Amino acid sequence: MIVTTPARSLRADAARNRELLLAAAEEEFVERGLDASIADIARRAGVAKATVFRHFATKEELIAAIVGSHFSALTAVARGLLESADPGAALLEFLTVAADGLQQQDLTFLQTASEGDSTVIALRDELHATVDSLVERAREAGAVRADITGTDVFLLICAPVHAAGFLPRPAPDLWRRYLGIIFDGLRPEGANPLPLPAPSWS
Amino acid sequence: MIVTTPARSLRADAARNRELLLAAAEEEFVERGLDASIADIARRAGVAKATVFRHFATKEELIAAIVGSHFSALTAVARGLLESADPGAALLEFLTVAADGLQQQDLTFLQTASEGDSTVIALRDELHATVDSLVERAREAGAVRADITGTDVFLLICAPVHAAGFLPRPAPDLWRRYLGIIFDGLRPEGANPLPLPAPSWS
DNA sequence: TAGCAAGTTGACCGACCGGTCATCTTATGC
DNA sequence: GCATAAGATGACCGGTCGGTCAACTTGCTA
Repeated sequence: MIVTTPARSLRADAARNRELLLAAAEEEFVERGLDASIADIARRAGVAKATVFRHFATKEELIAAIVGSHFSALTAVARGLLESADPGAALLEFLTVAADGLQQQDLTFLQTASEGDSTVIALRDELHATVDSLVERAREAGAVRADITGTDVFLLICAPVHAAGFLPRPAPDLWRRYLGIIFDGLRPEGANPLPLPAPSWS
Repeated sequence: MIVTTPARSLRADAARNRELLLAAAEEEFVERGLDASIADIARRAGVAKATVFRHFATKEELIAAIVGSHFSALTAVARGLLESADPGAALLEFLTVAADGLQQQDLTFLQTASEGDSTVIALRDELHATVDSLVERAREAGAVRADITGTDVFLLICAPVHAAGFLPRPAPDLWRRYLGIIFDGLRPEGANPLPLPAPSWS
């Protein structure tokens, strides 16, 4: 799932441990948020703590690696959708994929990681620019209001996930409902609103 | 600003320190999030660390006191708006006040505090019920879609603030823009959309 | 104004954190 | 199969955290 370009031909065990570490860190950060400890991540990956620091000099660097891979994956999705024949549907599709990927993710995670690390900032800006194009096409097609910008959409991506996450035990697809509501808010008047999924929380 | 019912006639200095502590804690949590330390809070209030623990047995208890006061303040606002002649405008007004109060607030703050402490849960449920009534009136007045529930609105309150907070240096009223977008998503088709504030971020 | 309970304080505790280092292990090129 | 450099490891460090405690100070009351 996590695709990273290895800096320079790693030894076989090192390469394996690096992947193990990234996977374990991802899970641990999802479960515990930004406060997940390096020791726990190492334990989950089945390696010693010092091994983590051999691969990632600081905790921030580890976080940046994960966040960066998320950003570039989303950029790839957005790029693909730029070819779509229906720009409005393409935008909705992108929002759905993005929100789905963000699910359960501690969002302050992405936030703090986006500041400071220049590589991550570059990847984020690349994603931002691609979303801009996606929104522009949707706007030209009349699928969103004229005054909606790419930044608006970029910022609103996580809103539905966050809203749904506020419930102690939210239905697993509640975020789709809120994504629908927000997407409707982006549409020009007169356009057909989405049929919302039923409110299925308990 | 913070109104709490003192358990039993505190000594004058103790009562003063308690208020100083609550104010300092509020500021510190806003600035540093959930990770703000008791020592920093004590320093800000001008008292020793041990004094904090005399007033609040644990950090969680201090957090619960703050969050609880926020919830009850919002409930009071919502109750007042139940008397309003225009249910749709009343709902929008409530959302605006709630989002404004949430601004700069670390939202995981409210989230984690809402779990575990029974007093806070009770206050939250009370707010939830009041918002339910507010939404029901708006729905009957045709100001929101028929399928929108109080829970929907309750959960979506923080979405605009969160979205705006994602930017490194957001314009101070960017959240109003996103509140407008989301509110539009709640409205039945045919109703007039809000004129959105201009996207004034830099 | 004297006595005392209520309140305050700084020193202290154990746990845990991110990060380091000297030493041991192992994959790999010859 | 061996030399060696890349990698792994556990013990360890300084710092910070939430929380405790015995000793001290202060507001209240009779």
